Amino acid sequence: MQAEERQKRITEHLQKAEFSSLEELSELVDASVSTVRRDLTYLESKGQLKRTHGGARLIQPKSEEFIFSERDTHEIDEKEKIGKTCADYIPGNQSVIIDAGTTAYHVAKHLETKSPQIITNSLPVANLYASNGMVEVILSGGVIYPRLGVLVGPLAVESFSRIHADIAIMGSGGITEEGITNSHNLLIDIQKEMIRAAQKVIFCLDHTKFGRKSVSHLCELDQVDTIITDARAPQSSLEPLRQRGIEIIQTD
Amino acid sequence: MQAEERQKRITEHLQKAEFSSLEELSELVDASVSTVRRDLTYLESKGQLKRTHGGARLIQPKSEEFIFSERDTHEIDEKEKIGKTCADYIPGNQSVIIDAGTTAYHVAKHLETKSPQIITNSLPVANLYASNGMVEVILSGGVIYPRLGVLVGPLAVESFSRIHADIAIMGSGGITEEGITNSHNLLIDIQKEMIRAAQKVIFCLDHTKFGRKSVSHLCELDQVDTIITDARAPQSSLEPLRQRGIEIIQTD
DNA sequence: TCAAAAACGTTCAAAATCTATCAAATATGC
DNA sequence: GCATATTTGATAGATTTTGAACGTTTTTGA
Repeated sequence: MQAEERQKRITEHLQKAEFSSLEELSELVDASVSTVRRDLTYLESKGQLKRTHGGARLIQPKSEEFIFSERDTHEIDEKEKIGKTCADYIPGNQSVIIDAGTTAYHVAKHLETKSPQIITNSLPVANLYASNGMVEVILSGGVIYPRLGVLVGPLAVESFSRIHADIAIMGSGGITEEGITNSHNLLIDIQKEMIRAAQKVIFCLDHTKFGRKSVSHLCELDQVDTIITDARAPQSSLEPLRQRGIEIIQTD
Repeated sequence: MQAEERQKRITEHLQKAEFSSLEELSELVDASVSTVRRDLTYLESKGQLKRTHGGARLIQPKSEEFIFSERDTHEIDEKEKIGKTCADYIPGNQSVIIDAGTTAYHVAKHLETKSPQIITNSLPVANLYASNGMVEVILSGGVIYPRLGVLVGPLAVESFSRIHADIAIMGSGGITEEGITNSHNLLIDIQKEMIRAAQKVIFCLDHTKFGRKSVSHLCELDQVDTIITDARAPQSSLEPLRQRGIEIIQTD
């Protein structure tokens, strides 16, 4: 059997089985475990699957769970600080749109004392205050995007198209002088409506986001009122933003 | 079995069981308790679950976090059985509206294998499958009714007014020959839309609901296709319903 | 309150798996 | 056809994972 055919069979088998051992795959493609090992290493480098001890695992294309667990574990201190700073900055008794994503989630965590009205499409944010009673939460409708707990689709877009709010707290994948970008196309339509609906737009961006471009364009810089970031954000990136009239707040 | 597969099975099992002992898990994944212990320690560090003495539980005991109502915490066994029976009764690949409330929640718990499309205004139900990927969940919008985790208000009503579904799985406070009644006025408008939207209407009612009248009128009996109840339901109440052409299914 | 029982964390050796390497087998180019 | 390059399967030593043992801590029930 050709190498390519072997690899094709392996990925196909994983699509069905989700997990598989070296033994099993070796038998399936009628090759030695050494060969299968090599195939798996190669396929992993191409992002087709994830090697595990003793075998391999399927990576679902939807498994963008990194936003809420993996990526979250990196800059967690910074995000926590940004969340606190942003929450402190927000006046009481406002209606606040909270974007889906880790950064905005950390803001939501600190909002309780401001007795806001929260409007969101994030299931984790909704769960934060679902049994609280002190904070009124409006959840947009939509289809649940698996593993992220974000509500997406036309129902979500429409929910935001019909409301107004004092503040929108947003996150994104990157910011350059050409505007703000984000990675998930599904989210962009919703985020655009959020920005439209809010009187004041606040972006929470940790220092890794500056100068970075993500897949899709979300909005121009003149739609942004305030950016909240951490101390490690490069001044060279911040200064041009200030000159455009954007308020910049840095954590200490 | 691979380590990751084991861990996935453990978390999946906990999603359903909410709590599980080491013994039980060890048997489930066919590994020693030592290994399961290690898995649990790891999964706890990732925030997937909470270790307890003797086992582990869900980090958010999803049904317990929301206090549905006091009387609902009784009859748990019956509701569990009704949930299983109802889930078994439903064909695969249907679009299913799930009412808010404990009884319908128990049905939702058993629906995974039917790969349904779930449409609901219940946050606990949404959380059940939020990280699943196998089950598509559409959540209506709305204001979160505190402590119940139910989405209510015009946004919720409107969400259901614009959709259609194969089946609606409903619960209520009481049923008499004069119709079905429920206690929460806020819910009734939504439930009416649910019933309208569905081709087939199934009510899950434990035996305490028969002959009982709640505050507000929800619907007439001729709008009901099927009733699923437990073995203790009084035959004297069931017979008139059968004569009206309603299908009655009892658990054993 | 106290003692028995259950469960916990730690440690350790065995088993399984990994990486690196190398010779044989196969394919490729001239 | 022959020399060379690539792929394959096997082996050896390092690494990781596993299951069991043991002393300690927590829970249970009288």
